[in-house]
Amino acid sequence: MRRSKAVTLVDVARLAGVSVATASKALNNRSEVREATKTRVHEAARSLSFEHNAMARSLSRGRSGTVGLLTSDLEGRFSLPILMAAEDAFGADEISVLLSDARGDAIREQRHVRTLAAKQVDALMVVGSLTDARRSLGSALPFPVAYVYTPSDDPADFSLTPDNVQGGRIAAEHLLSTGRRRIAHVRGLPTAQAARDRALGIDAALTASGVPLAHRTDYGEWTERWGRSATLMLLDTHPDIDAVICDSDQIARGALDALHARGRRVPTDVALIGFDNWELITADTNPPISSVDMNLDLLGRRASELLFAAIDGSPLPTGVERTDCRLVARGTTIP
Amino acid sequence: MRRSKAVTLVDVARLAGVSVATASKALNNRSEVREATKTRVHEAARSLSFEHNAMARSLSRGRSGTVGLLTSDLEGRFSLPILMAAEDAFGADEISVLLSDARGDAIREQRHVRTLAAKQVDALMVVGSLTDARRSLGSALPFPVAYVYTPSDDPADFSLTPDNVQGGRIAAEHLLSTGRRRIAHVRGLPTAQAARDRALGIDAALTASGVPLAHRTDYGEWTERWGRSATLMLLDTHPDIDAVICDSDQIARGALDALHARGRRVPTDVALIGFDNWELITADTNPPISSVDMNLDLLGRRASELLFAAIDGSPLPTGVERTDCRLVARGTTIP
DNA sequence: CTGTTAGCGCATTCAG
DNA sequence: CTGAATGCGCTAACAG
Repeated sequence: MRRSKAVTLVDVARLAGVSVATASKALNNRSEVREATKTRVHEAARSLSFEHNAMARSLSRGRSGTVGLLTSDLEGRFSLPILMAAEDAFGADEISVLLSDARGDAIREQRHVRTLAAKQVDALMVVGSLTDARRSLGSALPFPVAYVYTPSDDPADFSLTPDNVQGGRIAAEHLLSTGRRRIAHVRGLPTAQAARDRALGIDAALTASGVPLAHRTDYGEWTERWGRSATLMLLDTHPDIDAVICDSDQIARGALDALHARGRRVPTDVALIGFDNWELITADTNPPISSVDMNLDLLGRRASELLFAAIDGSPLPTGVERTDCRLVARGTTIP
Repeated sequence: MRRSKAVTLVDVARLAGVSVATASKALNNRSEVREATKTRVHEAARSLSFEHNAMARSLSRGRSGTVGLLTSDLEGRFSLPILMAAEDAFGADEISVLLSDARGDAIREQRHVRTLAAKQVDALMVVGSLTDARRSLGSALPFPVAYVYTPSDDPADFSLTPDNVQGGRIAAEHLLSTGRRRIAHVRGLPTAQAARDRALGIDAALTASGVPLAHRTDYGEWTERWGRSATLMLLDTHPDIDAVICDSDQIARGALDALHARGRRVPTDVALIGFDNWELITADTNPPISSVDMNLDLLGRRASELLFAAIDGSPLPTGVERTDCRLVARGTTIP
């Protein structure tokens, strides 16, 4: 019935001349084993290149050493940095990541959650690509759950999301501090929470400085195309603006094209700032685009640490925790 | 010692009034169980909302229902589509994906492989971001391994990679078929296998048509900046070119900028085609950029299917299998 | 068709 | 400090 010739604890114990029990303790570095036998066992294990069978170990320990990572869209640019940070953070603690992409489908998501539960994940991280709240998975899950980027709508859950109000504020403050006074805001989809929050932050900063907002687009989209057309219109209706805040780097890139097309010098005549700090978009333009970074890697790392602690017993916080954004100044705002 | 109140097969069996063995068979839909008891067991399971413990099941079955996905750079744009396709394909077969990102570090990769082995993955998919061959993980692994995108240097391994020679050929053929005769090739990094293969394909197509290549850059990079500067130089030295093949969409995007800056109409005066079909880059320009798609999703799906079959016993092929690229014609080559 | 009996590989009492 | 015994939850023979 022995399926494979994989070396097991029995083999190690035999070679070391001890019982499996002792071998187990030795390999787990338990204190109640004499140093001498401990090294003997370790050597035996090494010479057989023994590797613990994680399934068996988990079964008896009641812990799988695995966390689930449930994402709604891997394609998007938000899940990935979070996922990477999490994989990194957990990896350091010898925890593996079980990845599931629900493709934005609730049915599929439910199925995945059940599978993850069956696989006995020790914790679950739910990552979305919008900062609008999502339906909670419920509190009946037998492991801690953290909602990252996209918060849960249940205040009893723990959510971790960027503070876009603060993000909007630092964008505006940066422009104000570099002397801009005619600031326009080209929005992303206005129904999106991120766009609304940033508008709030921008308004707060401007109000605090007694500077009125020059213009805000009524409508918005997250595309470069929209950034281009919106900025062209903006330059027609408000030719005197000296700064534009765009709700994403893609929008900002379109805006930059438009500014150039209209002969505005950037940043001399008009400053420009985006959101996301997506290097692919911002770094290779002329000049490179300043942007607000949502610190997604930090988000992922913090979520991982809290989940790790939760696995170890210290309960997860409750409610929504917001993390600061960070301004990355580049050529479109500073010469 | 019972750690949690999780419902087990024992509970289900008791409620259904059968033995655990029968309950197990019933839930696994084995034929040697009477229909009546089968449904009775199923009902019991449902009413207790029983969920199999995957660890226990795997331990006794000798299969974990999990495959490892080892990537060297998640950030890049090549791993992700493959990963998504794999996650998708395996998901349909109730197999979960254990994700590990080695960050291009060989030491870390070794550690991850050991961890995955300890977790008893049923198969492993190794994904890279270059088509240059990589060192094999060796043939001693106790599960089937597929190298995807980046092939292994050991012909005994199974590798699946895009056919960039064919990709180069269809790019050139497309331009020829639309009447172009002065075709230039702006390369990516010339030491990269992908760039070399495409050059071969382009040359083959042109030779077959008796059309000489107008120019090929000596040097190359995978950046937009390079596309811009290379194309500007190209227009100076070869003002009469009527088509440009770029080794990536980013390069092509830079090239498009340069063409516009020099007042060339695209595609009327000069046609343009890139590689990768990265919608983010190609879809939103004016006009949208034609591109060669490497069918990465297909690559991921096929690898998954073969691995799945390998788990079921039919051995993996050996050597390198190349999959066709596909031309996506957009505004830069057809009006 | 159903139940009994053995493990899967390891960690953990609890005696020695 | 060490080892024999027990169980984690489930599946796989093998008898009935």
